[in-house]
Amino acid sequence: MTEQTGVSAQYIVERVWLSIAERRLRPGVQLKEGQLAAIFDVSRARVRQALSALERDGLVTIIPNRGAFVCQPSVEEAHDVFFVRRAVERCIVDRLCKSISKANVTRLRTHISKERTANAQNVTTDIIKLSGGFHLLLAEVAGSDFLFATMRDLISRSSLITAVYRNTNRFNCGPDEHADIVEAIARGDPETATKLMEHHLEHVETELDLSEIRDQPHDLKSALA
Amino acid sequence: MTEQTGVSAQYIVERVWLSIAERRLRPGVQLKEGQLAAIFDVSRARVRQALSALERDGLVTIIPNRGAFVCQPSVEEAHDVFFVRRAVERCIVDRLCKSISKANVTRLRTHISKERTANAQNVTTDIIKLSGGFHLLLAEVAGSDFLFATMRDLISRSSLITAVYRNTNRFNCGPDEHADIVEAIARGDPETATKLMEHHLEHVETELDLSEIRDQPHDLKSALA
DNA sequence: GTCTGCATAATTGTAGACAATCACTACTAT
DNA sequence: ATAGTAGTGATTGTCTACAATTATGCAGAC
Repeated sequence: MTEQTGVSAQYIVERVWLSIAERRLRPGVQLKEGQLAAIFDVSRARVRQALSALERDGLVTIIPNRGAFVCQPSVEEAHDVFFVRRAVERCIVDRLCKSISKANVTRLRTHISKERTANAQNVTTDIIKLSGGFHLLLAEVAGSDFLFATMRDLISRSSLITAVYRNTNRFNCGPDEHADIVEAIARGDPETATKLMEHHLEHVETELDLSEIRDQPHDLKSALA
Repeated sequence: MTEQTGVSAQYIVERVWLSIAERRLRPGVQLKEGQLAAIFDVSRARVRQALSALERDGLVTIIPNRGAFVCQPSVEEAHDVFFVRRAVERCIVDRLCKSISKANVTRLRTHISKERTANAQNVTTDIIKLSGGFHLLLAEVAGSDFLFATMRDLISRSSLITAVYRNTNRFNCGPDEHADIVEAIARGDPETATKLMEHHLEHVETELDLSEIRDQPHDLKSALA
């Protein structure tokens, strides 16, 4: 080996994902292979793997012979992502009400306490990761790897949509509504739980400003810092 | 360029996909890069792209430093795929009942007539493609690219599950049940339409033999012929 | 006879070099 | 002045060679 490889493709994916979620990378920005390879000190081949994975997650669009660009999800797509989320997560919650172990209820409650801590301390990175992580955790305790992977995909796209369209600085996917859902699940109340989940997702969606798109490309290096 | 490239990565993906759906490639079979490169007369790099795409679609599993293998979806995963399909497709049908254009109704009816033709002539390849294609078409007329991509993923996994677990030689996702759903949509009857779709998916799922797994690796070249 | 260790063969992973394509600029002709 | 065009630089796409890892077969000891 001529030189020690810098980082894994997965690391690059997470780093870019976070930069997009935190709005340091704006939609439309081109992610040039050579640039990323230099920043992370890896070969272009590995950057290509990472970009391919990011495309799969719906965070970047790869145009042949042009390059990879941070996605600009349309308003229609944004609505459809939440459409699918409502459909799937309502069923997940319903299933959990009928069969959830005490250990898993504890896991959910523990997660929410972490969310509260992050919100209290106002650590943006943690807030973003944990608020999405709650929905992921629901999928994890509800079913197989497939359900988890499906939700992972949906959450990833939701993050991008939130980054593009949210108009406040606060993240609206807060721990309070999550807590209510968990308690409804804990006492096995599917009607309330599914209704709460639907309201929660509608709430998140309606707080977005789905009318304008703002995009001004800026410096890549500083955004990934 | 030293030599004319043989085929695109997409072509390899479709070819392998069909081989899996037609049960010529059984779960557990290793798809060696060199072997595929020789069969399709392309470089290993392109084979790698195809295998990566197949992994994304849930048809093969890539184990680092080991290789790519045709997936053996677990019974639990099989149930969860249909769980998500029920959740999503019910909502799609519901949405279509409330807003579908006459042109799209015609497209659906045309598709069903194609299905009937394929069934009458008993062309296995067409039957497989068209029966999945119906559900894809529903997603296409219902929403954005995202909805279509989501259903594409689900159909792809369903094909693998059907290939692994179906115990009859006939494909149970037949045109008759599809036709009933379309007619319910055409007259704007969400109650009937959603119920028919749920029954249809339950029907497909219950006809599978979700108790045993059969897998005996065999020759790769002949399976792709 | 079975298990262990080693050498060999086969397969996957990675990087770098080269080819093809695209964007941009400057120049020319109308 | 403007539209079209050739040239140049930059970026992506692909292939091939090499490194690392894993599987396989064989010899030897218990």
